[in-house]
Amino acid sequence: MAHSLPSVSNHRLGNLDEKSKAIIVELQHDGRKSYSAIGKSVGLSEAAVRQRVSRLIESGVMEIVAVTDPLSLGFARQAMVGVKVRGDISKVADRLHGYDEIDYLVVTAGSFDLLVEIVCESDRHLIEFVNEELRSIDAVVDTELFMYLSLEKQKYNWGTR
Amino acid sequence: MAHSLPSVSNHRLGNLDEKSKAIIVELQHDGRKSYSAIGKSVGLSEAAVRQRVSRLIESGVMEIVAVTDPLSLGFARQAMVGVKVRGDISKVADRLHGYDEIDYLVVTAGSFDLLVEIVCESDRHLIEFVNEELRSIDAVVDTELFMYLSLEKQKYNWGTR
DNA sequence: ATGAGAATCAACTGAATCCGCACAGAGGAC
DNA sequence: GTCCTCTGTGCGGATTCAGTTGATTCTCAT
Repeated sequence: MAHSLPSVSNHRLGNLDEKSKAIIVELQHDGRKSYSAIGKSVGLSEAAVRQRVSRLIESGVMEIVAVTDPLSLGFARQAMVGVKVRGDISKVADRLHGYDEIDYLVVTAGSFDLLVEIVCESDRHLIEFVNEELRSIDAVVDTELFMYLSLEKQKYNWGTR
Repeated sequence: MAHSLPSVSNHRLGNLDEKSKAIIVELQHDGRKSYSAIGKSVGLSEAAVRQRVSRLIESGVMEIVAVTDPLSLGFARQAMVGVKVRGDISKVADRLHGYDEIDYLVVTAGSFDLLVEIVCESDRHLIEFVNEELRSIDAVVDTELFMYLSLEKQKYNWGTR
């Protein structure tokens, strides 16, 4: 499962004051908390909270969604794939964007150029995807598969600094 | 009308029938969508949707939260750490649960035993954490660091199967 | 300093939503 | 058959949402 929002190049950012951060912290714990309840605890009116939340979502700072357990939804297999690329990494990343099986994609420094998290219905589905989609890309020199055995921890309420 | 359908259409996977899956799909796109709006689109009353959502959250199938961009909140560095362990992997996993810096922790099969995603405020913070916390654990034989350069893709609305 | 313009907030109101509860029907166990 | 549980529905009243308005603050160039 994905871990954080893509760092959109935030043109107008750094403008997160304490109030907005406090609002975010509340919503990191309960995404359906009412605006007025948030307002009371951070010291703003309901309308002000609503406006700020709307702006935070609009600008890509946060997103309020249902995060689900893949197993419960019928996705039996998950894995991380380390990918080594020859040439332009961004081109490969762009190409991988389109795949439904990929829910998390990050460019890294280290012995892999890309880390790709995939969600599949079955072993067959997973193996087929890795072999026929990932490894068939010319620029992909090597891949290494890390099958998930147990998802131990996953949190979104990392607060603010 | 809720059930009564003859056979295959009420296909159950685990505990989730088609109605609950439809509810989940809606909330994967907008975690604050109103119960009555969801009810209209999936064919249930508002109260029934409310009850199901409550049950889904209670049972750990999903969670409705604000997912945030770490950069906007002052976390400048993210990385994945591959960890090789000697002995009981679960013990190490349990120990790692407590760290605030770790937002994602999974047991894997492959050349790493654990994959650990960490979120830090700075390079110093990150390096200190890896050296003094992760690598200082006896059972940790080896670690490999993959610094994040660019978070390319991140999705939560993978639907259901 | 001062004024224009933008941004943000509080207050207000009707409409929509949430929430708790009582009741009904289906299915299972005995 | 009865009893029990689970789930859905309907219906109130309380709460919240959404949109507008006017006041206040902030910025910045004059």
